[in-house]
Amino acid sequence: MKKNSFKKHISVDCVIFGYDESNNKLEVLLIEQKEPAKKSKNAFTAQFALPGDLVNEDEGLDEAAERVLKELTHVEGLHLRQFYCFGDPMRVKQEKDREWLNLYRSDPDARVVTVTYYTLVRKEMIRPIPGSFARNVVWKNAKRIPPLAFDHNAIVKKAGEDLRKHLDSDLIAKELLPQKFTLRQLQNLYEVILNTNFDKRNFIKRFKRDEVLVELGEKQKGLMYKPAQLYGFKKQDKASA
Amino acid sequence: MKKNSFKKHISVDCVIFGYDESNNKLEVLLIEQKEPAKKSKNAFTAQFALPGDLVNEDEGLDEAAERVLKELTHVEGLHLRQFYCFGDPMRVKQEKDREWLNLYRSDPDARVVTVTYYTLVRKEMIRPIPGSFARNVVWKNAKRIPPLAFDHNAIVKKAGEDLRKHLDSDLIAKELLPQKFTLRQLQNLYEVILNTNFDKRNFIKRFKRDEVLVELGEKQKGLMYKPAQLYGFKKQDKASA
DNA sequence: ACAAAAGTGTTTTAGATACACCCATGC
DNA sequence: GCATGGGTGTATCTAAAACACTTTTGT
Repeated sequence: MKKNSFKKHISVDCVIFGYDESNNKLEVLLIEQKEPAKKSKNAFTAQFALPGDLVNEDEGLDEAAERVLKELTHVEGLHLRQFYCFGDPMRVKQEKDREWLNLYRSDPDARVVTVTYYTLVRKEMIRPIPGSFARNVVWKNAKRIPPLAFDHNAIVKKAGEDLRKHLDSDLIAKELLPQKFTLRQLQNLYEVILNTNFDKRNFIKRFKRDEVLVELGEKQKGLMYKPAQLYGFKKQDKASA
Repeated sequence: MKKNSFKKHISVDCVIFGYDESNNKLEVLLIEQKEPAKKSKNAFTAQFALPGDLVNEDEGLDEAAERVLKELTHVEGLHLRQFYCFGDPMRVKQEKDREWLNLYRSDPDARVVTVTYYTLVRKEMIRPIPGSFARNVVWKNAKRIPPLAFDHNAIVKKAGEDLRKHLDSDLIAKELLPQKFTLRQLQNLYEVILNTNFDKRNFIKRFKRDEVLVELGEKQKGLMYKPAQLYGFKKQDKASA
């Protein structure tokens, strides 16, 4: 009875939403699967996939997700949110995924259940570096995700739904704006995530009422139009309902 | 490389909320662990635990949860909702759980990640039957859960939070009322789950506005006070946002 | 006639939405 | 002085909350 048969069966996958402020796009970080060093008989057709990895025997799930994130982005301390566990017995048995499994898994036939997380980052804060499985790292518009390996399209879809559902309550926006930001920046962010447009007067009322913003008394500089007031988030204590 | 090393590592656990209409209590179904047939040296101290089981090699997660539920309650077709995956490497390594693991697990030291589900049933609809691991099956008030095996207390807690969060949107209440019910029954249900009191006029307005109820034109009979109108839920189509 | 729970409407408050003009800056 | 986005207030609508009395039945 092999002790660490564990390691073959549980993985984590991370849906990393990157906010590109300059053109107000929400993107998802994908890796492009690496082809084998020596070419095999069958042409290896690289697919895009979510960053993820098998969970180590002595490693917590959250911990594993953080590790994957850190290896890829060299960013730590981001709020990762577990949102679902995908465990269809067939999820790693599709023909399209055979080759990659044969190349990179010690037991390519093993059933794998994956626990999924999402997080949000400012795109320009990270310079992702392809890890061992990845040839390349790419950002793709969250609205136009290409076909992915395994069941990763379903994972991305569910991550988006969960993100939209929890955006307000989690105040995730903090992670996605610079320390000092304008109201317009805040609004742009919400608009792209929720895929709507708000009236700016109404939009701001919420934040004013909830008293989560602090006016910093500084203004933007060097613009060719009227500079905006800069705001920050109030520090808030942990206490909650 | 043993093929079905899978089976040791993933389990499902079910938090089955039972609604006891007669005294308006919300309870949780627990099993009492079975002691070994022949007494071992160390006294076996039975604990309460959530119903759950290892997931079979060829079995989906939802499917496994349904199996557990069915074996225990002989009820099928209930809406089970996956709400979290618990995977702390130490979650099955506590001393208190050693004995039971030794008795019932082929590999008692294996790390196990558990995928958790909750569901709601009318208590009187089911007559739970202890399965192979269980000596007994008991209902415990959801507000006063005794110490449980493994990390099951944390699981129950999270299930409750998730239930309260999703009660409205999922219209879970359907499962918990008889086909024909009074407005008071509906309100009692919501009150016990959300642990609040509503004004009955305001409470009803929501349902009237959303048009989810149908007045059946029948009344209760044989009461010693004014009989109430009976209602049913409108059938609703799958279409949604 | 009494006990018990059903049934019913209006007022107030708060949050959400709709809407349009002037302002500060760099060029 | 013009182009660009910043900044601001009011009116309306809708949802939520507060609140009390009359009705129907069995005994």
